[in-house]
Amino acid sequence: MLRLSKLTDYAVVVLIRLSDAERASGDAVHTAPGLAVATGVPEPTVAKVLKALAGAGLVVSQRGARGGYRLARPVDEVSVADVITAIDGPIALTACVDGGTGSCDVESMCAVKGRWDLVNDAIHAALTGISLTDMRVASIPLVFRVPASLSAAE
Amino acid sequence: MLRLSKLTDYAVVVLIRLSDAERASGDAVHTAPGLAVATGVPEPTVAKVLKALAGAGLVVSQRGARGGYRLARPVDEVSVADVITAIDGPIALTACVDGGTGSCDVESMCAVKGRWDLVNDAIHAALTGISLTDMRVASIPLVFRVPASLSAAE
DNA sequence: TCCTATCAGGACCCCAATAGTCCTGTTTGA
DNA sequence: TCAAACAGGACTATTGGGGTCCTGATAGGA
Repeated sequence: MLRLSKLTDYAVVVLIRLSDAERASGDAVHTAPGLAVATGVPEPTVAKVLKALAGAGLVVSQRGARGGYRLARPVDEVSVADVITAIDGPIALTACVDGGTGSCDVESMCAVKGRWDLVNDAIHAALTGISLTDMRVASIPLVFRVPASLSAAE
Repeated sequence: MLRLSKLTDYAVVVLIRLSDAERASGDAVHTAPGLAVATGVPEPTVAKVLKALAGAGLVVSQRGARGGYRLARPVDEVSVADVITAIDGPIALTACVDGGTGSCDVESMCAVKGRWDLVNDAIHAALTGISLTDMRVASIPLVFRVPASLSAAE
């Protein structure tokens, strides 16, 4: 279904939560267990997400006691495309787009060879244009957010 | 990786091939095995793809001896979004967007609840704007993409 | 009218990628 | 020196997709 991995979803949640926590507490560093509790996502999973985000440079890690994670840059400067790339790797809808030419065994008679990049570029542009700030539902308090009624769209 | 299923890729190939075949032969009905040979995609897989396309109304099936499939409407009126919807179901990046509200167990504290639809709409718009005609590589000679000997086998 | 070849439709199974967990090592502050 | 917290890896279970097979239906021919 053109699925996005759940890890990416979690990553967005964690990043926004991290942003809110920094503003609320003034404390720049927050731990993985703390974020896990705040978001409701299992702690090992949060740790895994944060590791990936740290590797991509979206967050900065501080090791040792009193360590934790902090945002590398404001959330409004982070696009959805950045998060997806950090968690899932480069955005590529089909193996044809990113992979080598040898990966597709029907390549020689593939009528659309080289054209998925058109679709790919369109999606990439769409995702780059949306920042994490856009993803945040600003009017509602973070914790215990009201579910249901919001999902009716489309 | 924001992966598109291979079936969708095959579907685009098959649809374009079907369009070419109809114009070339004048015969409106083409069989699944014939299209499989023409595209290089395994026959059962082509059959599966065609079934899904028929269910979505993109192609029309003709059962019985001398049966087969034909396009329900010209390929330039079919968007990539149509094909993806036919094969993979409704375009929904996350379970939050399409599914029921009960599917997400951290729903109550999900900071981005109801906002993936924004991303979803952007992608849907991008995909709707691309037709199968756009996906076709016009510059490559037909004979190279569709070997004459294979085409005659239908 | 019946038989048979042919093709669509549906069911099924296997594999691979992903999600999630756990363990050990390293680092740093108290 | 101890404890807290991240880093990195391996490991396992599960979901979904890819592919195959079988059954039912249809049309043409005898």
